[in-house]
Amino acid sequence: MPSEQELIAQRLDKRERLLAQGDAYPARVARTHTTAEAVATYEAFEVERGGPEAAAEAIAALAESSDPFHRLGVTIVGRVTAQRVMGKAAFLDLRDVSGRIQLHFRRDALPDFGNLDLVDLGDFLEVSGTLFRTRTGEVTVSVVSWRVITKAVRPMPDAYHGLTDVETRYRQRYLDLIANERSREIAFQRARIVSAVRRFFLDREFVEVETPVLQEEAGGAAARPFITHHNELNRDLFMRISLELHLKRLLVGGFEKVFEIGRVFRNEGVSFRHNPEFTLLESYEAYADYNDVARMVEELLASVATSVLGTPEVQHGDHVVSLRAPFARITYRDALMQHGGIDYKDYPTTETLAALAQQRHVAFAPGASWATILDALVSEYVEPKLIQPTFLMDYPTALSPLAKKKIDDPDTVERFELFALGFEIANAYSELNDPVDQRERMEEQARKAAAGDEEAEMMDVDFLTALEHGMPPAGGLGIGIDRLVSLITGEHSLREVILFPALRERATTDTIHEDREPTEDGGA
RNA sequence: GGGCCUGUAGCUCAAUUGGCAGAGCAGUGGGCUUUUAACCCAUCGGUUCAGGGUUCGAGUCCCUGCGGGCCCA
Repeated sequence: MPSEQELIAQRLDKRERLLAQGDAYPARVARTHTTAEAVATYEAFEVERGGPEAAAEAIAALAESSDPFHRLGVTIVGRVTAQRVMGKAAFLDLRDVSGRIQLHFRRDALPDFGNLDLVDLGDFLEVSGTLFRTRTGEVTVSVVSWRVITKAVRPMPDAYHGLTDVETRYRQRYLDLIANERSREIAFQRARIVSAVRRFFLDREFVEVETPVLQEEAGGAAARPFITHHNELNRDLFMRISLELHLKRLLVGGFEKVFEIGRVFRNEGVSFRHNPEFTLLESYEAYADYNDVARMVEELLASVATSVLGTPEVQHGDHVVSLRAPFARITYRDALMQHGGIDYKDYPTTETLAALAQQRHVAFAPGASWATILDALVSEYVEPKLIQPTFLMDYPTALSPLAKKKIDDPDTVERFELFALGFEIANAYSELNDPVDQRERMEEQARKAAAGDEEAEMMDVDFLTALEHGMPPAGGLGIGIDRLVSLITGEHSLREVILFPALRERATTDTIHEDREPTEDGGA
């Protein structure tokens, strides 16, 4: 009978029996210690008493007095992750966010010992008791009183084998987090990385802002947007694909250092290296150029990795990636010459470049622009070679409609991308602030869009108006936070560093709708 | 978009050339007062992803679809 439905029915029955005795879902608990604090408390007591044996003797000697263990008394809460029951005694493992502690229940000390029958793996308990160390050396709570504070009615994944089914790990991430230590680590590391990035910018007196997700034009990057609809305005809006154009408006408005960490949305493929929504950091600093930005990025990555990992070196399979400054720098053109033997200036037209790509068997979409084909060549020959962090400097103007041209070479812009492990990590420019040049380049993008290029950038007239009011020279930066987390944690797949990655639709997980109980409508 | 792999109990995994769908954990009942992957005895549990086909007989072979993974673009 223990099909999944039967396992659930058994637990629902236990829930009812607990509710008949009181509450199985109290709103308040009285935690005094996390599990880690409780263990530390006992270890400190041992040090104070001169060792584990002396501590145990002290406890034994005091056992008859009225309030023997006030210093060792704890109330802890957490989830039951293991049960070892032996008739008249039981050991349970309780886990909270700080760690794990063992509980010892004794029938002769607990009138409600029998209620342990109603406890399953996955339930949450509140227990009060005193700390001691078992014969086998584990700090343990000798339970004086306890209660269920949440009854779980579905079975947990296997406590020992964990949860390995990748699909379940992604679709029901909470189970992955319960079962797999590594998944918890990654999630917390990600949080530390984002905090460290934010602190880095705040320490440098950047101002953090929030700009619109819903936009009339989705600009600032070459990507297909999601389209949504505003009913009241009766018009379609775009989900943002970058943060760039609004942050630059703030430079026009007088901000000098500004940044945003925000979700952007790109209507593209779903894979281990692409998620349709991802977290982007962008920063803009007036009176800085892309060389200043490059130096800042070196400091940023080294300091974030060091604060999270304790070292700027990250193990990735066979590679050790060193995020110690300075990073290698090579120009885009030199890199393609060095790794592909191609000087793109020898192929100035779409036709000649397309012929070359075909001859080299480098695929590109039919009707692709010169810039797109060039990018395909760089993706093929250069990017996979860039394992250690490397700045690829000075991009072709045609690829970079928002970057400032080099003064002595209008075909090239002051732009770099940072690569590591063959991944693009960062993208930065000396920002284009000449409104006439910017308008011409946007018009060029508009022509490509009209010709069918779905990734051409949209014309943003309001942004151009802002630029015409004057934007100071500035260095701008974009960093894909998910890829940065992937780089620093050593995880290859973005799906490991995104808690809830996008997946194809699947039949929804059924919830419990038994007519065994009338539903009670809770007001919000 | 292409290639390869994959889907079996709540979880982790078996199942010989096509021959009665199994084990461990979890659950249930019993025993056990310092265990820790607790242990011992007993026991329950299956739309083998879905649909079709071949066959006396399909988890296994074939086709289609769905989900997932890896590699390539």
